[in-house]
Amino acid sequence: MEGHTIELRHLHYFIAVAEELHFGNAAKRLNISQPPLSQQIIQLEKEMEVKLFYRNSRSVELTQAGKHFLQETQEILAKINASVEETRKIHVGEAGVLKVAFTGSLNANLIRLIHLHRTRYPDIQVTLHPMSSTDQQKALAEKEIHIGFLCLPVDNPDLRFQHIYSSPFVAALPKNHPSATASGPIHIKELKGDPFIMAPRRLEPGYYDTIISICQSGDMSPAIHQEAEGVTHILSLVAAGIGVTLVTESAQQEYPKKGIVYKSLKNIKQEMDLYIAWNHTDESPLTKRFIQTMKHSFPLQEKASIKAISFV
Amino acid sequence: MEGHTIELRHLHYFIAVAEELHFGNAAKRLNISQPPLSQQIIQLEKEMEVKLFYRNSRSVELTQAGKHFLQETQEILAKINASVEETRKIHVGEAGVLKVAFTGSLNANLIRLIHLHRTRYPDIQVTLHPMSSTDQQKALAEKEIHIGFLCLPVDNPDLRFQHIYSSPFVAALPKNHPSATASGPIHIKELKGDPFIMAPRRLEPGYYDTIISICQSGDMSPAIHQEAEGVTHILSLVAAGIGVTLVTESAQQEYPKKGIVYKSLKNIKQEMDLYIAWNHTDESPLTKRFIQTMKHSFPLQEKASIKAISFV
DNA sequence: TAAAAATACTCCATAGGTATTTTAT
DNA sequence: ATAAAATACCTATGGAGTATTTTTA
Repeated sequence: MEGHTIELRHLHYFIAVAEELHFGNAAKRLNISQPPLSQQIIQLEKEMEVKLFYRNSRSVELTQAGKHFLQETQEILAKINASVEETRKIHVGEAGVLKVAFTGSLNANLIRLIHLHRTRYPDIQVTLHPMSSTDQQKALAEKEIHIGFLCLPVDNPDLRFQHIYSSPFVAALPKNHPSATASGPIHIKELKGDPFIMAPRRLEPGYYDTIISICQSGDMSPAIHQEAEGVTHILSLVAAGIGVTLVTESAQQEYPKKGIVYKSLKNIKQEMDLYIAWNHTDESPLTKRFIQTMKHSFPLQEKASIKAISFV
Repeated sequence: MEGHTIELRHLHYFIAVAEELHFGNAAKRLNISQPPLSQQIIQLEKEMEVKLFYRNSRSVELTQAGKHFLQETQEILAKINASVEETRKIHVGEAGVLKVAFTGSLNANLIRLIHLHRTRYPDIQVTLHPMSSTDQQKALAEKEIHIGFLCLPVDNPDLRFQHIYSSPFVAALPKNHPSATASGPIHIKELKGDPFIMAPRRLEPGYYDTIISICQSGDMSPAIHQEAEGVTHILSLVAAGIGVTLVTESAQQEYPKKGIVYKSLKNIKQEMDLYIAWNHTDESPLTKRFIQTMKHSFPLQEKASIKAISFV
């Protein structure tokens, strides 16, 4: 049972007296009268069992203990102010850790958006979490992340989406593949019979189904030979000559692997649509502020121009 | 005008609720009833303009801001407790900086006493200040130092003294002095005509006058040629062959200089009396505690045994 | 419907005000 | 003699208690 009847009032009053070394002046500064100030100081000294001032009717002086305590209380009050301020910033979403998930291709648009956000809110730390679209959907639902960057479809009534950009596909081939030496775009049919390396459908259904659809529009169905999680791993398998895959165009810049040749595809209209996703029941001001930044940023950028910026 | 109506009470209450996540249990822990606790938390949130808890009639949960504030408030309360504790220690003299002055010869007795004190009070830091007896007297009077270690006479009604030990004198001669090669003690008369190097009389009257008295008892009067402040400087001049001097026996151990030969003196009864001094109007508990340690230490050690210990 | 927080009110402890005394220079 | 802190006493704000209502899982 710690008899803590010391209050911040006592500390404020103590500092005033210690700095003024005059009860009358200190009282004036505190907008109270002198007697209650004397009372509170006496009470503080009694509570602490420490003599803080040498005082008589002519002079007020700090004891050694008082000098030390002045130093300490000034630090304490400063810390309290700073703590309240920081807490308030977190409350209004101007500070904290914003968790952003992404499917693996961290494209220029998202990076630009995050940079913009960090410029607006320097006290917000952004952490990036590579995660499949399906896992993002779960994480968003459970509010383990604030923002996702994923491929539809994702079925969850709480989630909201903002289309960021559409990316054409390119084929990723091992450098010794017959089509790898072709100049210019290739036809999807040229991959007939090649083992396809893909992410499991349960993790990236939109991505998976779009690739199937592309193959079908070329009158072929891909031979799924190997499933791997994450673009990096998929492309490593391609580089090792295990098979081929289709990836979004930005992979050319993002993963310029040695053993891989990227080839555009002839007569393919399907593109991969990428969305920013959030949980609209997420009350976190970090989420809300990011959505604000996004909405502020994207209405100005038409879909066409986004592409242009993204794939120069 | 910072509207600081936040009180430590609020922080204590907040911590209780944040740790229990249950207003009823927190109230029990605080020995108050639930309604005022709710009131105080609402008041705190209003004052801070921050929502600290998500709460309804079924569950209480910390917001992100609340989590941060919990961390901070725990640190703040810990700091306050530590500050009060340290301040109390300073008040009772169990912590702080004890300033001890000494004339230049830091003999074994004083060192042992300081060690004893530091063992008893590990939180007291001791600083040592070389200073002449006269300067110590002034510094003690003005309470700039707590403890002096000096030679009498010192004329100040506020000062009190405790005799620590008496030391015989020895002659300090340059190694090329005629008497330096003598085996055994020499006679003071042998220094007749040699320039004496001494501290100014105004700084060390007791020391000065005792040396004069020693010379007179050998029917000679010293030729004061050079005045220097501090034993180190005096002995440097001796080593340089500028002259001779008399010092307390302990200098042999403390300043075993290359160019100097120490010689005992025949038929000299005068000794140098060394005293611990303090200002009895000094209310500092640091001073009082040191006097305690000293009184605890010295009644047990007779004058003779002190000498024996000191000059083995 | 039941557990728990919020609200309504009442009370009294105490922070703060006014008047006065004490104290030290 | 006087400036300033301490003491005495009074007032009233608001913290805490009891009883009750509201809320949501």
